[in-house]
Amino acid sequence: MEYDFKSVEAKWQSYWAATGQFKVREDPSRPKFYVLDMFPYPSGAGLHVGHPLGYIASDIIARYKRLKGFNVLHPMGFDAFGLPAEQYAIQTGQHPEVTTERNIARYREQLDRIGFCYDWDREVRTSDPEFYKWTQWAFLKMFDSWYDPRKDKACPISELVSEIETVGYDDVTPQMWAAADARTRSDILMRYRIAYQGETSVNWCEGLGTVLANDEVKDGLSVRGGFPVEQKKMTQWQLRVSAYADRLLRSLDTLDWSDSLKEMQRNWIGKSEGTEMVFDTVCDGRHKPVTIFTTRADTVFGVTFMVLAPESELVADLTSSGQKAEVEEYLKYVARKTERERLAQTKSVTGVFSGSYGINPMTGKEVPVWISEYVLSGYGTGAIMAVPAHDARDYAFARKFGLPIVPIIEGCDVSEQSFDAKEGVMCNSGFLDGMQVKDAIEAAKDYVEAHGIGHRKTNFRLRDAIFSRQRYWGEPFPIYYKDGIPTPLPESELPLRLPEIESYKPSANGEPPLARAKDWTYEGCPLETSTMPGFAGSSAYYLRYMDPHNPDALVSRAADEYWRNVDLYVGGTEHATGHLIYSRFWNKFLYDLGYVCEEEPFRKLVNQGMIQGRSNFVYRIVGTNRFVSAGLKSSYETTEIHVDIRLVHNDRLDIEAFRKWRPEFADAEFVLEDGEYICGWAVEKMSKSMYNVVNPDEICDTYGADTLRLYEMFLGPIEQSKPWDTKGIDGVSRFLKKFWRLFSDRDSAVSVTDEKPDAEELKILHKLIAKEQEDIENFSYNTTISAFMISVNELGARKCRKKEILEPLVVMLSPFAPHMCEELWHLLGHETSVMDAKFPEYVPSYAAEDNVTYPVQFNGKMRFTVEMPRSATPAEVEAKVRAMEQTARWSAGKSVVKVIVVPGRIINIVLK
RNA sequence: GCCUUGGUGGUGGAAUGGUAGACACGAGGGACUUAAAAUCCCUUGGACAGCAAUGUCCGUGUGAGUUCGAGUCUCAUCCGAGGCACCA
Repeated sequence: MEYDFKSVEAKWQSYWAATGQFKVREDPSRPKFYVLDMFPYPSGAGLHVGHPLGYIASDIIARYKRLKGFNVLHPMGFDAFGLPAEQYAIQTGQHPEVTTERNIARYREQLDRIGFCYDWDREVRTSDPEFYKWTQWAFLKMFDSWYDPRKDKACPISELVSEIETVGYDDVTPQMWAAADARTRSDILMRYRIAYQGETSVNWCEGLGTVLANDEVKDGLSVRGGFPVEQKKMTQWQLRVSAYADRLLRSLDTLDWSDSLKEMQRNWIGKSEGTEMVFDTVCDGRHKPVTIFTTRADTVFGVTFMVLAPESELVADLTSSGQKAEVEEYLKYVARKTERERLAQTKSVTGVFSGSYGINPMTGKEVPVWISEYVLSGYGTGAIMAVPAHDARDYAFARKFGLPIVPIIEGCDVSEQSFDAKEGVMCNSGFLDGMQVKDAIEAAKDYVEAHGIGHRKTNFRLRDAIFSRQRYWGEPFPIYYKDGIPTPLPESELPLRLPEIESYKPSANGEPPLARAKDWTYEGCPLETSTMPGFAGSSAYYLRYMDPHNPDALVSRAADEYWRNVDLYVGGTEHATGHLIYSRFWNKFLYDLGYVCEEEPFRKLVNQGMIQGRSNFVYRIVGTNRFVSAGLKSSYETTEIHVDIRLVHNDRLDIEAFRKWRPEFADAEFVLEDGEYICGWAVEKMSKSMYNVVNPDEICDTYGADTLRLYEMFLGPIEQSKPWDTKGIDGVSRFLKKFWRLFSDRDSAVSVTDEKPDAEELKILHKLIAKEQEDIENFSYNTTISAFMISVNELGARKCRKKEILEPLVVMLSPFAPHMCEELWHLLGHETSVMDAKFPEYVPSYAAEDNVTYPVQFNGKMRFTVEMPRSATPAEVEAKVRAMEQTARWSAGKSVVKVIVVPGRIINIVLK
């Protein structure tokens, strides 16, 4: 009987749902395995075939681990707050919640068709008040904590307060504190809180009407929407992620993530160890110390000028009256530029002389102080010492403004470009002369510290995360303003629900949409009107899955101690510097406060590649309605037009369907090749506008969910990006049919025998067990599927119908093709689900080769191997080795004196 | 510019330092069929020799090196992908 995937898939999907097959609960008697997908943002377009790639991979692992006896947590949910729903709301007035609900329902339907074994009872949605209660709760905890550098962890802010009250902390004395009013005290503590409010230069996106985090901006444009972004000073809620920079960096080493991803995070954190040095400056006769940061303290004798960032507070103090007008002109010019323009012009050098002079602390020489946008206010101290001979940026600046260039490394040529390498012998550098650069760096640091000029300092590129968004569709802050002072809501008031408003636009005076809400107050005081950003809800969702319905805690201690952290996390690299940093930060914070027992959230991470679309084109001859086949288009002047890939099969256009596609093509004419119209193609992002989106439902309709699953895995390594191309899908579809036919003949669905398998059949089975076990651990599914294909062909050729061989095959294939295997499992007479079966035990001796591989040594050193039948006698092996032609060739000029065949299966050849 | 990757047939891709190209697609040929679909079988990196079984040589971006042996290790170089980019 032929396999009827439609009825079988529907049957088992409803069976799984009805019997609660996928429900999971804590079970201390079994080892746990937590496998997680990055939950999707439910967009209006629905799923395309690229989305399930990672989901299928993790589903296979989940099912495999379950067969191996693990208690598997494999949940799914939705990252439901986000911009598209809100923008749709602004256009249509439709509440984002309604749109989101609808999109989720659609996603759910599509996911269910593929047969994932998610425990939907554990579903989370970030926009659900019962979920975002815990996002708000974590925020309150962060507001109520500070980072104690001596303990190197977050601690309750009350500890800081009592320290200030008794002995003082930093520059805050007990006397100051005692004298301070509520406002001042609040301001002081804001400098330490993990979640704090502060003025900072932010990425302001006018097009979206909101600020954005660094990872939400790319090339000066917003990642969502592609609107230009500019720098603006604003007071915003922020998370002190920078306090965790060093820990985030250090514990990367403990994670089983890809090197490239770890490297991305390392670069993003950007640790650099250098020196802070104080330069005295003189401006119109007034002295002011200026601290600079450098990683090249050794080059201090080559300093010929200093540069301040235009946004630096020092600019005002260091501008001489004579240069005032010019400096102001320059500051205006810089402020006008958007981030994008600034990026586009990185090669152009701009700047202005401030009129003041700095004094080199080593040489006592005076150097001019300049102002230039190439120095960033947010990094280091916003001021640098410039060494044009040994820094490319300083060099370009010096050349442009005619400043002196003084080399301090022997023999380097700085006539064309700077010499940036950290190598060579120092010169023109006083006490450093004659040293190697590497030694000189240390010597200079020691000198600086010994003479009180400065001290060693480590800087990080990682900035605090801007946490406010001037949007509606996000978590409200549990903060109100009592006498203008930001005050946390009591925990008992959580969740603070998003209020209903009439319009989702910003209010007329530019305030966020929440300012429109009626009674947006707490005890008569106004509530915060910003909402939290997208990454807030996704930062701890993996913890909520462990205990999703707990009303009293984000996660109970018991559930947390059982599930601990995610054993395997599958998702795209696009989250490398966003979600994956924030989550690690968030988790470490909760760890510091003792709410979770693991310091890192995701033990192993696998990045699935993207599936791109494969677009097809037709070529219209300019000014006509004639279309020319791709191979002939060079002889005409043509316009390239995207054509819906559904009208194209193997790059051949279905001309009739094309004519019906759009009215303007109804009477189109064609210039054909060999009677066919061949379309051009290109690999592009999957998108509606390019008519190249493939919907998984379509594949499920024509081939079935099992084929879709198998095919996506067969496409190649999961980590690789590749275009979607259905060319090979018939192959896996055929394989499934063959697999089915192993069990079924013309008349009956299943006919297997109880005959005992022979050695050859056992070998086929056990080789496959070994292969699957090894491959699944390495995420090498495509080769597992190949191995299945070979085994099925071999068994088919032998007409093997033996239950003892075929039944384990069903279990082994079930992670890949769950529907078919469930059906077969039941037809084989089992009452329970195939998911409750045990993965077959591997017996090495069954799989052993008939041939033995002998390592061959020359004079004791391992050289090569010889294969011989297991039954071969030592004499036969020796004869074989002697007879091997290559041996003679390798030992040209030498002769084989003796061949020793050791019983331990090692061959040693003695040469002379 | 810096960091991380990768480069293998017509295509997707296999290969613990040990027979390169598994498996699949596509293509060509054949069987079954009134026919089609489905299914099955054979050929399929290149060149050369042979009636043939088969054999020989060349082949993993390029050039060196280590090794008895390199797609795999080392160095250089070219090209592609991703990330970072005035971070001092």
